[in-house]
Amino acid sequence: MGATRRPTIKTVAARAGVGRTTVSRVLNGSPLVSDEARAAVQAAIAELGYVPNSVARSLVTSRTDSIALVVPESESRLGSEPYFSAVIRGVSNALAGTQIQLLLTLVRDRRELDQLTRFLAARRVDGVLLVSVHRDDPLPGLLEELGLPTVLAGRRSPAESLNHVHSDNVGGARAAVRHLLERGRSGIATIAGPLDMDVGNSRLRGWREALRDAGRKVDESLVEPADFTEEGGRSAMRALLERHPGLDAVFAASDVMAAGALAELRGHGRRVPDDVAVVGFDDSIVARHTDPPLTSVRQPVEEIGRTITELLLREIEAPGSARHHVVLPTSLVVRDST
Amino acid sequence: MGATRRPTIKTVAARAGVGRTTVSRVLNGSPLVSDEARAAVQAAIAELGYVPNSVARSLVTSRTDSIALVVPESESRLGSEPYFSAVIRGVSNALAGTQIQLLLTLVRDRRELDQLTRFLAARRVDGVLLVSVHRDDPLPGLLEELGLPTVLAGRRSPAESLNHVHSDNVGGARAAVRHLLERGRSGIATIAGPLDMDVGNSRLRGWREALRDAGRKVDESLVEPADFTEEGGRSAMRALLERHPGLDAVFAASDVMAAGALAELRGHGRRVPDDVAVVGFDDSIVARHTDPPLTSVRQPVEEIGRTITELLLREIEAPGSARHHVVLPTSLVVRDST
DNA sequence: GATGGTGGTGGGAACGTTCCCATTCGCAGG
DNA sequence: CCTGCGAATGGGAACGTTCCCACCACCATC
Repeated sequence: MGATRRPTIKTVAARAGVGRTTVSRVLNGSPLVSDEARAAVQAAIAELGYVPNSVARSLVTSRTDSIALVVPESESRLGSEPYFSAVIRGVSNALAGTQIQLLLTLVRDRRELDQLTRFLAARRVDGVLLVSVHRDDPLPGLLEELGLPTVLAGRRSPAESLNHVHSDNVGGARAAVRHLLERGRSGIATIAGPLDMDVGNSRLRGWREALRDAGRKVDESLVEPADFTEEGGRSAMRALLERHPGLDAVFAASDVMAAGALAELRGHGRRVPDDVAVVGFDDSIVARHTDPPLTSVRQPVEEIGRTITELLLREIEAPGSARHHVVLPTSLVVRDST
Repeated sequence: MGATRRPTIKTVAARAGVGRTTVSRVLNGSPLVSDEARAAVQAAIAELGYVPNSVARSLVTSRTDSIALVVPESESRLGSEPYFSAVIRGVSNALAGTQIQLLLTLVRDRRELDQLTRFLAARRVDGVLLVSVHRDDPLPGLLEELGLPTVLAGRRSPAESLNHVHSDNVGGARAAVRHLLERGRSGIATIAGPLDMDVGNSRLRGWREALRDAGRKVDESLVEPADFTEEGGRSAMRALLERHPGLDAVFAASDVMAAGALAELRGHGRRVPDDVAVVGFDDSIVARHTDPPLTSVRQPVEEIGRTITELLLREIEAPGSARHHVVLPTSLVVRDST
């Protein structure tokens, strides 16, 4: 009882008593088919349980009907950051109506980068979504060279030449710091993100601008960059406390780093928010469960995922149509840490 | 300056002064090629920047070199549960050495299920990883019917017929409850997972067995199932407190539900762990940041991801080789909630 | 009644591989 | 000197589609 081989378009054509081409036309919804022919073909398809071979189709159309979501990140992050899950959800939502499949590629080291390069050069996807880009990331340049439709979540620098989408990091950070100022805080430090990423720089810039707008002097020794991890947030907090024992507020560029800061503050006997107020960024699940719950800047991560996907689909449909740059709004969610 | 079309195997053959087949042999590492021919081909490949067209290859080999990770889950979960991220990381790790690509498919509703069904029937992947299976999930049966290599993370029931991997849910739950008993607690309730999932049932069974082993009477009104969400954990806790105002311990089948329970307990003025001790399951990032930090059952989620992938690759290589069933160990991480 | 457009149709070629088979060459063995 | 064999090679066919083009029948138009 060997499994009979899958029916092809020829089998269907024979069964329906029409030519190969007519079957193809029915499959692709061409209007140039008589009603009888269409009915016969559809009946044959149903009887045979025919499913088109998309590989064969790809070969001739040179479309793969799939896109890649590339996450060039040391493995530590995908775990700790709800960010990626939310992006994935947004992407998947945007793809739901289409026939397009999502490939997920984690790039952790040089070897995986080379492998991805070959993969992209072979055009095994129609387009690429790139998430969490670093300033000197080789991938965006490569994609530009290959001429593969690409959209970034984030950007290499404010002068980004590729299509990209990001949230209003500067505005969000400003709102956070303004909120701390309104609460009467005067010694406001910041745990910045990695400075080789635009997110890191932009949120830091927001901190600076808010202070400047309020007529405060900007003391650069109140800045301590970290790597978006909890442990990084902890040691940044430690360094800040050493330099400025009298600080009374911290703006952390991510919730996870803020959580690390909270732990460190507790270790030093500082009460939050009484002695030190803390604001995070992301408004992730972590923010709701820290002790005390974190005031945080909400960014619409899922919407970022949806938007980059929509832009990419448009770019695939009409390549080189236009450079798109979308900025999504943030909002401040106030909880008990301020 | 129109982009010159990609070189094919024919171009390479001409350039190297050999036949198509010889190039193919070099590409596939056949030993039946002379050293000179091989060198000439490799030179030509390098000069032309030739990259094999994997779609054409797929057409003839009928292998796609990709597998799908299917997450049949209402969208609320992928976000809140670090579980999925960890699985993905494990899968990606196991795939790192291979040429195999990972497709991520979220199945949220009937329409997406139909779409996936067609996709799988078209054999657009070589195998499928299925995560978070419900008892009456149609997908496992479909996959069995299609004869597509499949491995489950979790199982439909203890009698699962497909290859599957899961952690020792019963043992983990037993350890949690035993720990509560050792702490001198006597009114131990449980917020169970969904009872249409084996994880839910197994963890509940562990709760029952631990009580029985200790010679306690098992009071079924101390059981309240929920849906693995925070809000679900909250209302389950509320129901339990109503029925048993005197309970002094809760075992929740997930950290997220435990976090909901903590919030509800706080609302009722109960102190944790003084009045009520709480244990979670997963040892996710959430457990470390709740107030107080959660005692939790750790399960090796990343390893689950790695293992299901390894099994799947083996199954693809040698179909029907054997039914595999792997159980991975859990361990208890004690923090301040007990 | 020739002309020409138009809706419907089907066969051939092409997409870029791999696999099967036939062919060539050199060399050992009788 | 013929035979046989294995290593190296290349051409044809096949994989299952889509697209181009040719064709036919029909009807409207001049």
